[in-house]
Amino acid sequence: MLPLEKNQAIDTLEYSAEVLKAIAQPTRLRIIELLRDGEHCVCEIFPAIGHEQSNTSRHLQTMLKSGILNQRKDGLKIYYSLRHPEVLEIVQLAGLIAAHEATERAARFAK
Amino acid sequence: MLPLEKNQAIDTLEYSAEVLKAIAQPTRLRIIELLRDGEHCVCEIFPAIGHEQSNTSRHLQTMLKSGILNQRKDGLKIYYSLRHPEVLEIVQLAGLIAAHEATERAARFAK
DNA sequence: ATAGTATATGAGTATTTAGTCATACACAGT
DNA sequence: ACTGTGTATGACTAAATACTCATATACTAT
Repeated sequence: MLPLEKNQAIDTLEYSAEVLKAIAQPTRLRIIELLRDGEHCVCEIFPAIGHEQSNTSRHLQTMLKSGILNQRKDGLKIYYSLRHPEVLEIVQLAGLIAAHEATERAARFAK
Repeated sequence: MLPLEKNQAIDTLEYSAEVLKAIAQPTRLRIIELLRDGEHCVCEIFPAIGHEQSNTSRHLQTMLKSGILNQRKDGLKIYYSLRHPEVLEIVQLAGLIAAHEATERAARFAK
């Protein structure tokens, strides 16, 4: 998210869209799932999700700027954690919809 | 969402991301809000949101393909409606996060 | 100071996205 | 058949996205 000074007129709609966009990506969903059990540093995350360190760092920055992550520096390492439990609820709801659609399509395919 | 035949191996993660991406856009959020009170045709939606008919139609197609909308044809008009109540829950949760972030930033700015 | 480790970021690329304008398509009424 | 209305879509553009490689930055330990 951009600095406040440049975006004082940004409305809740745009803000909500930015938050959702920060979640709506497979790699970032994987990271969110990883963070479900608490904070992790980049060095733990990027091997776990099978992406480059730089790519992982960028995704974390995206989520950090959107406001859905916290950052904690400890020496060399930087630990990220989920800032809002609502994010997990959103992921869960999206999973419900996805599962429902998947079974519907499977049924349609079987006909 | 792409036709099933070409995507049998698509996993829930990708599916969830697609659903969330279909929601995570300001214009589409406006449309979703409009559909909160029931089905509307394109001819009602595009003047309400202040976008072109073609643009509105494209957004509706995006959401339809992702599986979050229903479509009902009635003569010339095509009515769209929300297919999953969970979509409204997701929008509400995103709004909570956005509101929280907005007040945090306002406070930080006031310091 | 030097070397090593963890993270962020500049620069580049390929793809996707949101939008526009013009046009095609589908259905209704005459 | 013709006209009009509602919707979808082809073609295009500008901007954003996800990714890579290389490099810079920040901190630690020796």
